[in-house]
Amino acid sequence: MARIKDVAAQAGVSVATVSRVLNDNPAVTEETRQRVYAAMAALNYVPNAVARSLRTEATRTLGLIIGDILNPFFTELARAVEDEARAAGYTVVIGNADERADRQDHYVRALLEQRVDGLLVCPTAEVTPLVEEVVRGGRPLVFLDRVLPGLDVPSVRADGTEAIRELAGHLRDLGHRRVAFISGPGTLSTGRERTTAFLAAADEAGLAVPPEYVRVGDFRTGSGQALTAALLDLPEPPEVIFLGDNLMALGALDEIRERGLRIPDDIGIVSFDDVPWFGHISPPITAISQPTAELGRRAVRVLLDMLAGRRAESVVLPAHLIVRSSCGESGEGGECVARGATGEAAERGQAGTGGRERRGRRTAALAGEEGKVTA
Amino acid sequence: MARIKDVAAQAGVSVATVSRVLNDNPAVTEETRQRVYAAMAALNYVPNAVARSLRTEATRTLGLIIGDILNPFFTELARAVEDEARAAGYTVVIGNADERADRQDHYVRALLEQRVDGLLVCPTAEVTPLVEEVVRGGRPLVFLDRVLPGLDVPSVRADGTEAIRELAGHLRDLGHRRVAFISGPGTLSTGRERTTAFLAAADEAGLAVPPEYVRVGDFRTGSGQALTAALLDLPEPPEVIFLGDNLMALGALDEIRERGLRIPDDIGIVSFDDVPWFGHISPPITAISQPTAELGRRAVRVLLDMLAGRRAESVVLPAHLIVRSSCGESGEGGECVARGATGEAAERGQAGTGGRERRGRRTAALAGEEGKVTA
DNA sequence: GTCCTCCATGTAATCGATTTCACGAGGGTA
DNA sequence: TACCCTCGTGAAATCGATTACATGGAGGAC
Repeated sequence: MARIKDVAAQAGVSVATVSRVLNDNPAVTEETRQRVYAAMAALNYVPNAVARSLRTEATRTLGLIIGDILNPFFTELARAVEDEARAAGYTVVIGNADERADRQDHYVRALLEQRVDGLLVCPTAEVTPLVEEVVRGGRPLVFLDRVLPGLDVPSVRADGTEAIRELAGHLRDLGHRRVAFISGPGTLSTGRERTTAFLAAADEAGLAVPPEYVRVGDFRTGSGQALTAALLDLPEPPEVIFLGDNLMALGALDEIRERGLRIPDDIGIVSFDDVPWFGHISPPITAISQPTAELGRRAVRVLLDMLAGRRAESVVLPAHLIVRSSCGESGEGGECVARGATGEAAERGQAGTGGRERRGRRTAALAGEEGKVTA
Repeated sequence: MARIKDVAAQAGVSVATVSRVLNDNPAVTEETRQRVYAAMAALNYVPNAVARSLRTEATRTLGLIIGDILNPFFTELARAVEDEARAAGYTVVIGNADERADRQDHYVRALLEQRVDGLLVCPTAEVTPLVEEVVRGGRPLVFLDRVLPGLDVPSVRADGTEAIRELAGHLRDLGHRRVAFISGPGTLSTGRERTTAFLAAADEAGLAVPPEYVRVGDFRTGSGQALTAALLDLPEPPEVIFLGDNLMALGALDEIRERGLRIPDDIGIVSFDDVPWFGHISPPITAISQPTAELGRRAVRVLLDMLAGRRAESVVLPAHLIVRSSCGESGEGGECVARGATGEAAERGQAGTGGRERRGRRTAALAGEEGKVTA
């Protein structure tokens, strides 16, 4: 493979001049520049980023560690991160932690060895020694989606509190009184928050939530199915089950289908986390949608701020209730689509889902102040 | 950040010795080794992979360029590639071409600059000059899922011919006579192959396929919906629509739901590409499943073969028909599950889908000879 | 004509590892 | 005692770029 030295020889200049051409240094005459370009083309020269990085101490690469690459939420997040980073001239290396602390650490270490310029991490439950060391070492780091307690690290995440409150009101307005919640692990910040928010919202809306209506899952399909089964087997089963994430909702659908129950007539379903196909099936699933792509983009910007030595501020964006038909909503009518085709669905590059989605009042109103900044 | 020189000073040895410890060179006494380890721990030393790569001319990194990161097929592929590569001590850098030739080239170039040891590419339609140059330059390259004509590059892909033939027989046995196909772009090898296979299989099964029953989509949701609409509007609409990939199936579901039609009573649906949720909705969608994870693993092994200087052979794996209930199949009974819980579904880390899936006879028989090797 | 300035270009040090070769201590053999 | 091997370790070259500093020629001011 041709090196800068070969290009220099071919063009009859020094390596310094070739380097200047590579870096768009204006102190090169147009004529020399052209000669160098010609030499590069003739030799199929591809600059060696490894050598450049060694010298410049910068790789123009960001590391992203996600929870589970098979979860569509993280996929969408990764895509947005990649888009935003590429626009800024950065490459992204993705690590899939598979929700395991040891895998997470494996990637943190590998990415540090590769000398990525900064790290975006969706942390697993634990504060591992390696992560602590990264923080202590002052390396640019941003938490995404989830946060770890006790560490002074900027974070970018969604807050579902308001959307969950709205959901509780929505269910009450539909006449439901018995609503159950299958939450995520208490070890994840997202799991804890959603549970707290649900209990408060249910209380406020006057919904009864006996202890047996709150179950703890693990954000995976199997627990969604098993816990749904347990709820359906109760002497007084709930009218609606609220699943703490999209994978557990998958499991719930499975259990409901296997029992031959109909949605929403026999049992209502809501999912935290909206995924593309929720709007395409029959009936479409009512869900709380996180501004996933925006989270990814914001996280990159926060990290780039840190890299530029600017002050990095944590970001919290509101989640939104997307009303569809899985809780007994009437098919049509009602106040329609606040941001319709320009909203999340369009962001995902899909055709609209037929205009039947409604965003509730509260969140629609909030849309204007999306992205309030916190300390 | 501590360098090898600092570790050497701290341990009272030379940099050469530290390097030997890093590389598990046996010519170091146990006592020295321990001193070096202690020094590394004291300084929080993280070896600099950039410097190492410059010297060794190897990055232990593979590049993977996928068609569309929002398509679950590619997500699963990426995951499998990553798993297999990590097991072999390699890191994977993923590039999302978004089905655009310019994006593909952007990543090919970026990955070459990063000096990845090898490339796995799911090529877009065109043979770009850059790709040609990579081939001519003899850099390790493997095509995955799709192939480009006229280039002598090993490939790893699935062949749906047999599964499509089986599907045609299955539909005929269910009493269907009018089956339509929405294919992928003729510019992609996967699009062409599926169309050819469908026409041959329909003919063999005695299904009538008038020209207006074959439509050309673009592997995206919108075209699936629009072309489904066109088929449903025909004077004599088909009884079953076979979608060429999972995203177009999403669009078809959308159109069917909007029209208030029922599956399978009003219209039957089959999808090429099985995705996790097809088995979890009502009714579960009959689909042709590719051995996605195995494709990814095989591709890595072929690439590693090339890196090791071994002869690299292309691999073709058969796709399988997964019979569910979206074409009017009777709910239960029939010969059941050939590989059930140990098959693809389990591979994806999901709970089984209730044991209602059936694999047809032909593919079940083929399972034994999966992975025949071609030149 | 001399001197100074400016500017395009070249020379060489540098980044942090790996690796070749040399060296010296210790032990075995003659 | 002299010689040779073995073995652990160190000194220094090297990978391919960037960049501070040096250089030399053209052109303007006096």
